[in-house]
Amino acid sequence: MPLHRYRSHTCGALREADIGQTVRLSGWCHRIRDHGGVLFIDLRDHYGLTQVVADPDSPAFKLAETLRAEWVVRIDGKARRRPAGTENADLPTGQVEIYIEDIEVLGAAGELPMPVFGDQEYPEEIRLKYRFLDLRREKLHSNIMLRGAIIDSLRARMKAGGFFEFQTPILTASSPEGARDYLVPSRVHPGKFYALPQAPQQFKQLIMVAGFDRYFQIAPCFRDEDARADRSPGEFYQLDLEMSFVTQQDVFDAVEPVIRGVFEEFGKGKSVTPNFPMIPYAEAMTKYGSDKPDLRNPIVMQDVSAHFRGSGFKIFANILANDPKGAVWAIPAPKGGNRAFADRMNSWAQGEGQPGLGYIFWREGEEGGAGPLAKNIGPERTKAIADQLGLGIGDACFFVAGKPKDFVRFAGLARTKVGEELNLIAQDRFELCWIVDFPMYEWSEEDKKIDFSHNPFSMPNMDVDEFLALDPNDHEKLLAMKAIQYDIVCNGTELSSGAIRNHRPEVMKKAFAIAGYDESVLEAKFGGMLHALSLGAPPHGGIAPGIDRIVMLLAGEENLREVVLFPMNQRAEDLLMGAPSEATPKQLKELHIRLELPKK
RNA sequence: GGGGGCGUAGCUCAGUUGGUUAGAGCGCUGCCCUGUCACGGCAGAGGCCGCGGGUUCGAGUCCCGUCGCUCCCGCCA
Repeated sequence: MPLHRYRSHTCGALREADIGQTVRLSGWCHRIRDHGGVLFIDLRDHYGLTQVVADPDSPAFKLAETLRAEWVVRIDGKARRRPAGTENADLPTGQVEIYIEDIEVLGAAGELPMPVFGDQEYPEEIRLKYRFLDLRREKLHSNIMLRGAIIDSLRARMKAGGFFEFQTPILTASSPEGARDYLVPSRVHPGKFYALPQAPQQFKQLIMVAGFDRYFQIAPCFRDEDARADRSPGEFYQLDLEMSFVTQQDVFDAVEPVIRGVFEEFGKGKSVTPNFPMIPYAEAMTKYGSDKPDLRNPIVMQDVSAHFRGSGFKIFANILANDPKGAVWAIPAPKGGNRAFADRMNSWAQGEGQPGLGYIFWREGEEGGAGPLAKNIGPERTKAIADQLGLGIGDACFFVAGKPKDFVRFAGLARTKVGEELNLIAQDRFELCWIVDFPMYEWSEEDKKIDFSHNPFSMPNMDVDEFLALDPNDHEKLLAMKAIQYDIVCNGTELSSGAIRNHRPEVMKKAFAIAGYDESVLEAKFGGMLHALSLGAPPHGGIAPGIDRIVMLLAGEENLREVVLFPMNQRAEDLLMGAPSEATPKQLKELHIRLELPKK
């Protein structure tokens, strides 16, 4: 039987049982070792690596000597057993090699801007510009395959849970709240624009109003905001889902097994939280200084204001005396009880723009506590602090003071920093939790008014009649009320955000009125949705886990670019495709657009 | 928009207090090598030290500006 044009086997297929066969392989020259008299090539394709070998007796020897890294070649030859002692136990194909009888160059390669072989790190700019080379490399190649497998698994789990997959529009209308939109000019309607969806939020709610009951989608989302390591510029994917006739607990019961399931399936043996604890937002902020706490870090902060009120440490005592909202929080640092560590943390804090970081540490012979702060408040107060926090000899504690809302972000950073510095963060687990009871509203310092804390689609967690009767000027009550909104957090990364939606038009109008939005604004921006809700809308809710972040955690990566096929750089440019790019005058004319570029 | 880090050979990096002709590894070119799997050995080519200005007898090194990449803050329903 004639051989296939390109291959009889893949580069990962051959085993001892194939010895003696004439085979044909095609792939990339991964690594070439030329010994003069004998020449080895590791031939690589998607499936693996096979060693092919030539010596001067081979008719292809002369050609083999001209091959270079990353050339694509077809190799014909005989599969044979490697000589005793030269097997490679690290390769599945390591028992065999191909003796080359014929070579065809299918695609030559010039000098490479970055090698495919090895695990040397390269700058982002080169990696992104030559993404196709980077993707040949083992790590990235396997990350992308992992991504595909995770998405398959998510999809299968959702279908098994009775969810059905829908597609929603990409060209749609601008959304009233949230991030900056990507706009697409309309040719047919001069001066008007489509927006790319920041999430299929309104569509999935409309799907519920349309009676489909359980929706999901591997949904692309577009937001024109600046990037972070865990926030792709431009676009990202969510496992978007929505359910009708559900309470918060029903959503949790549907989603938690899916998330836990993929973490267990792809977590490479790392432990996964068996039941996600529910942590109220306010508790997360006071204990961990963050609404996305890393629960692998055992440090729990505590309020220790009482021990500093009227104490000899005037800075803290004055804060507490002069500001009714003032507080002192403690960040315990077990086993951190030495001056070098305390000083290092203090300089770190100064580098973060803080005046410093107060500390006490306890060491042998100084049971009363050491450090300037301990001296100022005296041994009794120092002991009381140690007792409250359960600290003793060998431990330390750091303190932040002021208004909690001003220092909480820094306190959370300090908690993380202490955990990292003292190696307290367990690396072998995925710690997941629900954050619940988010505030419905917050005070906008910029606009000097009450505004939605997260999004305007959430149902207030309050009796409807009571909510409708709320006084928009009762700021204290408004700022204290919660929305039925929740997040999933894993190892300090926010994985998803969801809510039971506000499906009652009168509640929606009231919610917007409280935030100072006139009913006409609501009608103009949100009219379609509002009408849908007034023509028989079921109670519904959902959530949208971020797929890129899930894959990032499961791949053990710290940057989303490592799990996205063709990512953009931090300035939202695609260096490979050259996007964004200028439009031609003809295109602009058709779109009725005249450019007014910033002066340079 | 703001702050930190980085920018030296195709790539990864070193480069002392400012002082001769700017170095190493990988890659590339040539030669040698019959069992390697990060093969080995010899020789060679390859530099606007991001760019512009300044200080100096002399700048990769110090100062100012600027550009690029990145991390963070702002921003992110």
